Amino acid sequence: MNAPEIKIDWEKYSHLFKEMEVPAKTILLNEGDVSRYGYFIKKGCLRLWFSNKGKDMTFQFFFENEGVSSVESFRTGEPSLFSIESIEPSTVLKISKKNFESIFMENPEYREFINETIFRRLNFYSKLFMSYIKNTPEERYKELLKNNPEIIRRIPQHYIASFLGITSVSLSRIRNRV
Amino acid sequence: MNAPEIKIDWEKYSHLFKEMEVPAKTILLNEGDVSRYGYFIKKGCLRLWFSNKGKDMTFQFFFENEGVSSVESFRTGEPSLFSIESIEPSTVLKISKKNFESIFMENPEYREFINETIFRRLNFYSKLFMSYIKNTPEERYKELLKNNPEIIRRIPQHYIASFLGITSVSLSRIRNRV
DNA sequence: TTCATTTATTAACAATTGTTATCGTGGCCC
DNA sequence: GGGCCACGATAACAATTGTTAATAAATGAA
Repeated sequence: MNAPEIKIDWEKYSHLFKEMEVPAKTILLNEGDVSRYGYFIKKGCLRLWFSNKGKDMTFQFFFENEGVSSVESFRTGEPSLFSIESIEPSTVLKISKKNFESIFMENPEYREFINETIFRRLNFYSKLFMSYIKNTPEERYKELLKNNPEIIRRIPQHYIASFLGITSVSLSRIRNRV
Repeated sequence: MNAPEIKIDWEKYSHLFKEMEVPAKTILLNEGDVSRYGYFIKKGCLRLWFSNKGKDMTFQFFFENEGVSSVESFRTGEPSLFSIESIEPSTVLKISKKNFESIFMENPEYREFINETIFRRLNFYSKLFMSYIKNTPEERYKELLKNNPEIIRRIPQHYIASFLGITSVSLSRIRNRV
């Protein structure tokens, strides 16, 4: 999560980003569509989710100062496996794929920054996976409480439940006995 | 999993790899140690696992023609979060970090190959995570049967059980009712 | 404010999994 | 071959989770 941070002067490219105000529950990218934009959260929070047997499955949350995209779709041009949606009313900076790529054409150290980001995300998911096979839902909830209290504080419980791989009923019971 | 494959002529660098014969159940990297070597499987299979409350938690399997390392440890020099161990008697090609890096110094397109690999692995873990929150253990087992029959065929069941996030007793019951 | 919708809690019952222990088989090393 | 150990199946019981439904509280829009 905390690799040697590469400092990037995004200000220099602020003209390539477009600021957007989005209400709560606004879809920024639809599951099945091709991702053509990347987002940076100035204020608010977003979630990644996909539909499974008619149910919302949320599998990641993003807050202020984080970049969000459907990495694979943005990169390969294939349909996204999930949707990107705002939870709170949010302010995001939007950048087109073309402009995004132009930054890296000009500037190799920005490319290195992306590699860093990908490594960190790989690390994030592999640790998440490891925590799933070693911990019970209750233990994962306690882990969240300890390491990501912001998620508990700002995110509706039924989203957290699916992130933990359980039903909202079960999460409610867990909270009751913790 | 199947992005546009970059062709790499590893033969050219075969002198930097050292061939090793390893018996079954041989540790190639110990959890907590710093990874100084990368491995390529010529024959056999390996697993990644970590210890949790005295129990073996296996979270990935590798077979012929796959590269294996503790990515994060190899990259950052921090202790590995898991062990690398052979399951079957195996033949592996071993390369030191120094030699590995020298290939990329000489050759930028090899670096691109690594980025590809990291992207694919990110994709692998994120899909795995998604399958965990959307499927029951039984569904995940059926998915394995369908998409990775080799795992079912070659890997001892108690390793598969922990990979599925359940006990070997529960896996035995699932197999009984499928 | 009012009303509809979303969100969270609780209950009851079914289904699944965890835990512990026992047993049988097969492989492997001496 | 003999003996040890790894592996898998099964049983019994406890604990947890899923499912469905009803209810209450909070939120948001008109």
